[in-house]
Parts: sequence; structure tokens; C-alpha cells
Amino acid sequence: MYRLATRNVVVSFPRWCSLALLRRSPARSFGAFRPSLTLPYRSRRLEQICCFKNHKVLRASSKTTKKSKASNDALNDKDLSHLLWWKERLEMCRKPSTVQLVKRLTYSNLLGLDVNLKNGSLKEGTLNWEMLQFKSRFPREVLLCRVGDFYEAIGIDACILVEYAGLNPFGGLRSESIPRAGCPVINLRQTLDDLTRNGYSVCIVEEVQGPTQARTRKSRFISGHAHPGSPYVFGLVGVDHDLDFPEPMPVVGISRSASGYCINLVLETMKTYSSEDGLTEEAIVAKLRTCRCHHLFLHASLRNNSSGTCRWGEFGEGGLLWGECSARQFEWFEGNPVNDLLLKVKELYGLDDEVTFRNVTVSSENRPQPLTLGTATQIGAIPTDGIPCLLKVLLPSNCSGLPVLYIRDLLLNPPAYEIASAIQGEL
DNA sequence: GACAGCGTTTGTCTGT
DNA sequence: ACAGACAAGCGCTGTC
Repeated sequence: MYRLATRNVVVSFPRWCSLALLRRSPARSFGAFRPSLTLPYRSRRLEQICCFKNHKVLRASSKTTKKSKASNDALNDKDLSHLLWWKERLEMCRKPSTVQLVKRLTYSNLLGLDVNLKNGSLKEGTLNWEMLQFKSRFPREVLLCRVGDFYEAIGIDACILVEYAGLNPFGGLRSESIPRAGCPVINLRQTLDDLTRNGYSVCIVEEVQGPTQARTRKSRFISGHAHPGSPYVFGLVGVDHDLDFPEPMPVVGISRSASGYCINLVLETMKTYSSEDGLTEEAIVAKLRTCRCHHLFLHASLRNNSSGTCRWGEFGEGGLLWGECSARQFEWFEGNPVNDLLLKVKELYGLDDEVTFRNVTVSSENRPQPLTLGTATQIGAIPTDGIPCLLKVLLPSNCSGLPVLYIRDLLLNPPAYEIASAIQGEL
């Protein structure tokens, strides 16, 4: 018995390692992304890792331990950062059924599958293994895999589906199987809307249509992605049905420069980016509050305040921006505020390094400064309790959608005088 | 190896 | 009118 346990300790080390590292994650952390977990750091945690008791692993047979090892071989530092990212999101799940499902996860592979549970096999050639390959290509997207008349998700993705798409777990909560959930093909649009509305990107895997040889699985391929502000199109647009394209949601990066605060907006769908520098803290908070962003990245330069404490938000400076950001999900990034943000976007959307983004920054010469938060609030350009909404007064009651956003954007970011005159002339 | 059973959602059918 | 069974396609599991 002792020999078996000892053997499990050695063989299962990678799994324990990842689990122990994940357990160090604080209960509440604003920066979802952490720099790579370095090897020296791993060494320092070795003692804790070896003392970490996982009775489930100790109970496992040598056969299942072998399965665990197989699923861990490919787990690297980057995968760990992705798993940390998912773990933080899963900790926010509140539905009782989701909470129960999350307990069945192990963070030893990108899908969070416990290979010791029923249907948890990651053996090469199985559907789970194939889904893991797809997941590793887009680790921060929810993976929906077409299986017959359903789109199915397993592990972490199934938990997200249950929490945000209102689906029921496969086999209910009594099942001793891995978390699984799915929606019928006809409900894909609704499910994608639910996920993207909650800020998640989705990777959709289709199966090749047509007959297959007996006792062989269908071939599958990634047919597309759905992002917040960028709908999934493949197979959803019919001859008699128009797809409603929402306003694109940018990835936003905020940094500090010698001339003030800087905001960089990247639109993946358009492959464009724009930068605005020299903003006051109030102006950048106003921009943040009026911009629905897909992902928010904060540059390390924000942490180096003039007090020299490296504690952002302390002693007032940056406090307003900190208050705005701390209520949101964000990640820290370092390096060049533009180039490294673009790298993050490529990583996020699974784009090749060769993909280029066009700079569409509009020159701020001869252009009025954008409204500060205080002004925008007082005139009712930003919805505020007790202050009438200016846009509702200016525009007809039946006016909604893009026109409202356009006018609001004009108010918050006044164009150059000649452009403003031209717009006035047209009206 | 062959085969039955199971299962996400939802519309349809059947029985009470 | 209502409740329950069933089907859809696929892959996995368990049994023989």
C-alpha cells in the first residue's frame, strides 16, 4: 500500500504541481493574468506540493495514475496561466448546479477534466482528446463541439455553459461523470448570445457532414469563433434570415505616459487600433465608462505612481481610475503599450504573428479635449441617478441603437471644429 | 466484437 | 388539458 502511494506521488507530480500552484491563488484577485510561473518558483513550492494530500489520487489505481500522467505531459507554464484565468472565473459562478459541477474539475489539463471520473478519458483518439487539441489552440475560448444534433461542452466549458447559458448539466447533478452540457443545434444562436453577452469568446467545432465508415468517428474542424461584438456567422445566416451585427467591442489597453493617461483600442474584427494619449484621469474614466470592452488590459506603467510606492491607487493618485477598473475584470501587461497589447490581442483571438493591425488613430490636432467625467455626468451624457438623460431630450423617443451611440460619442469626444461644422451643415 | 443504453433540448405524439 | 414517452445524431460505457 505504501509503495503504491509513493509511486503515485512520483508519477502524479505534474498534476499535484499544477494543483498546488492553483491553490495559491488568492480568493479575490484583480489581475487575472500573472506572469509565467517560473521554475525557481516551482522549486520553492516543492515541499508544499509533496505534502499536499489528494485522497482521490491516493485512491486511484496505477492504471488511472498513468492516465493522469498522460494528460499532464503537455501542461506548460502558459497553460497554467490559462487555467488560473479560468479558475478565477469559475470562482465567480453562483448557480448551485454550477458550483456542484466545478467541484468535479481538476486543473490538470486545459479542459479541467478529472480523468478518473466517468467519461473523463483523455486517451488519444477519443473525442475528449480531440476537444483538448482544439482547446489548446484557443485556450481562453469556450469550446462548443458539434456532436450529432447537439453542441456539447465538457469540463470547464460545461460549467460556463450551465452558469451563463442556462443549460442543464448532462445527466443531472447525481451523475459521477465529468461536467458535460450542451444545446441542440437549433439553439446555437441563443447560446452564443448568452456567452458573448457575458464577455466570453466561443470556439465552435463542426463535424464533417456525410456518411462515415463503420466504427469510425466523424472528422471535425473549427468552423469559427464568436466574440463579444463579433457574431458567429458560419451556418447561422440563412437566405431568409438576417444576422444582427452588434457594435464591435474593442480590446482596451490603458497605460501611463509622460503626458498623462493613454488609451489604446483594438478592434479584432476590423484589424485596426487607435491610440489617444495625454488624457486626464477623469477623461479616461469617462471613456471607460462609456465603452463596452471585450477585454481590459492595464499596463504596468500605471503602478509606478509619483509617490514611488508602486501601489496603484494609494494616496489619491489614480484612485478614480482604480475604482473604475477594480469593479471589472482586467489583466496586467508589460512592455510596449501598443505592440504588446496587439500581441495580447493576437493571443486572445488565436491570430498568427503575421497578422497586422492598421493604425486608425485620428489626429487630435485642432480638436477639443474630450469631456471630463464630471462634465459628462452633469450634462446627462452618462446615465446618472437624478440627472435627466441628455440624449433622451435631444433625440426622438423611438430613436435607439447606433444613432444614440453616435451622438453620445460626438458629445464625449468632440471632433475638430471644421468636422463639427460639416456635420452641422449636413443636419 | 457486437450491441443496448444513456444523454444535453424541444417539438410531437399518445394516453389519461 | 395535461403528463409522460419518444425522437433527433453521435460517442462512450457496460454487458454479453
